[in-house]
Amino acid sequence: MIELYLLEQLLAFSEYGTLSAASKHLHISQPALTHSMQKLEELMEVKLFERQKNRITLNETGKLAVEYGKKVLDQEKEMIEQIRLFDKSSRTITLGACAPVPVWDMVPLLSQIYSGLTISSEIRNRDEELLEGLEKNKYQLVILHEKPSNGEIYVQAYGKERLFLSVPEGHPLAERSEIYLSDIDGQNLLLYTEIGFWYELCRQKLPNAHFLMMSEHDAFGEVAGSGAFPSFVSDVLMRRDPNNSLMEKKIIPILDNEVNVTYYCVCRYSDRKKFEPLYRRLGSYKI
Amino acid sequence: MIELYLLEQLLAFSEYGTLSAASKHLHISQPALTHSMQKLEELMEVKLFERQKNRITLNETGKLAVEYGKKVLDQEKEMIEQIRLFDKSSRTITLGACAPVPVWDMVPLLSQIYSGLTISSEIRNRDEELLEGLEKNKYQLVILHEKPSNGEIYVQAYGKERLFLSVPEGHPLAERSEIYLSDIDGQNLLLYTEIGFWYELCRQKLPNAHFLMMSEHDAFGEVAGSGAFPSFVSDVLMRRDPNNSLMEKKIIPILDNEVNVTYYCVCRYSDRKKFEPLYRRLGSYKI
DNA sequence: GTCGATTACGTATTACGTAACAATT
DNA sequence: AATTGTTACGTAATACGTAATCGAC
Repeated sequence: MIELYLLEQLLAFSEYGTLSAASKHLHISQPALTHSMQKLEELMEVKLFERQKNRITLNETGKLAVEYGKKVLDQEKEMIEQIRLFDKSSRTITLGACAPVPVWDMVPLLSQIYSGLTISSEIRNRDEELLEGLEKNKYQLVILHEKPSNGEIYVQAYGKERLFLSVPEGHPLAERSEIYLSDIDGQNLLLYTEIGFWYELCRQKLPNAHFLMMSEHDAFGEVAGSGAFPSFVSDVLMRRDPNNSLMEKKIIPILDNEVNVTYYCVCRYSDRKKFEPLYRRLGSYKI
Repeated sequence: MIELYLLEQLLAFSEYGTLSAASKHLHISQPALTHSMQKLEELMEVKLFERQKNRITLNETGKLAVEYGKKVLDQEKEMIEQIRLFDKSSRTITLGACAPVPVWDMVPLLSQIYSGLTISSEIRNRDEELLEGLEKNKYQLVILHEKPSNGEIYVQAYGKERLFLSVPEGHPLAERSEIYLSDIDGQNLLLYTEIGFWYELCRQKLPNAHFLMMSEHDAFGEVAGSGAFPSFVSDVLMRRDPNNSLMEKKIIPILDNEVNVTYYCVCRYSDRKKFEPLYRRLGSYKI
């Protein structure tokens, strides 16, 4: 049997070209590498190197061994990763979401239904990244803003959100009764960080706007920014927090279709039984 | 990094159910296995076992680790096998053939064209097995009796062979001027061993015949068998060896289509340049 | 002189064995 | 009593380091 440390050393030699360079990166001595490569050839029962007096290079067989060695080591890494993920997933539910609002809904709900498990969540900008994470066991559950089609997954729409423009009184835009995003391209706009796909949407529809990024509980941001610049707010936020400072501002409907989103709760098809209690609750859920 | 001997020991435990049984099959002591499994959990940073006082079993994570461990070890075996095959193929050409006649043609031809390389050959009964061996680098060259379609291969027809029945003078069948194989089903028939697909053909078309198997240079066979029983001979054999003992027998054409075969010389498409000299010679070849 | 590879030899890690023990059947 | 797993401790294999040598640039 050929142990993996020998393959790792072979790959290092292949990468750095000489035994001495590879040995430095492996933090072992040069003679140790010489011995390892001799042992590798011995175990393979095959010549892997061409040796000149003070030069050693891979022959064709050696190059093939490097290719296969990469595969084997990759699979070992994959194994460890998957086993750790599986172990973690038996103790935690990791939620990936495209926006903050679904996280605020789901985390308490999950904590309640799966009271023995730890709930962790993160927000990503792109649905594709979330689906990839779902496939690779990084997430057990993801919230998307576009209905996915492919894959062995289980999907359920569970709520909507709509974006509005929030303009300070006295601002030139404050008199508008409705607006297109293109109308405010080029302006200074206040934006929260960690808003997932909304950020992508803003970048796409407002390529020339200047965004003042503000982390959610940034007191400075609230004081310095919110008085002067237009920002965004959603129907869900207003309903939940009706008497906040936003009330002193003008709320202007946005006419672009894209600001009207439906959220989809997605799990792997094989997990559908595990999440059946959740989906049942979501069925009667209205954001 | 998790070394492979740990995975091998995990698989042995999974297979034999207890540490002590596994340790016997691994030819190591029981405490050694205990330590290895503890080390494995340590390296994975994950619990793989449920431990009672004198009982240890895999938990769900452990079962997953077994699955992944199998994959990794299989790939390591595959790596060694492929590297050894590649090394061998740089020094030898291994021919797989469906019948003996093409071997007699090809081996001298290959020796002549590829004079630095060792030529080895073997005969297999089924074309599929030969194609599989070609794909898996077991053979660099195969001779088939049916034109293959699928795969990344390079094919050239190079010769034909036709089978006749050879009947001793005085045998009841000796007066026939032509015959179907079905006419001789149930008879005693003399057959050489190592005749590849011809044997499959006989078994299929003559399910009730009794075959007296005779290895090629079996003097006893020549004496005891050839005088009494019908056997087979081909046009190629008769042309090459016109004045042998077969001349004292009656040669009867067989009317079944299947006794008329064309041989196809096949290599991997990626090897077509290597075998171009061979294919050029085969182009003008007549068996 | 510097750099790279190999050989020789010593050292330190570690995988494994032996012995003893605890718990279950 | 026989079997199974763990702990403690010693041993032996081996991966690695240091020093020395040889060749190439």
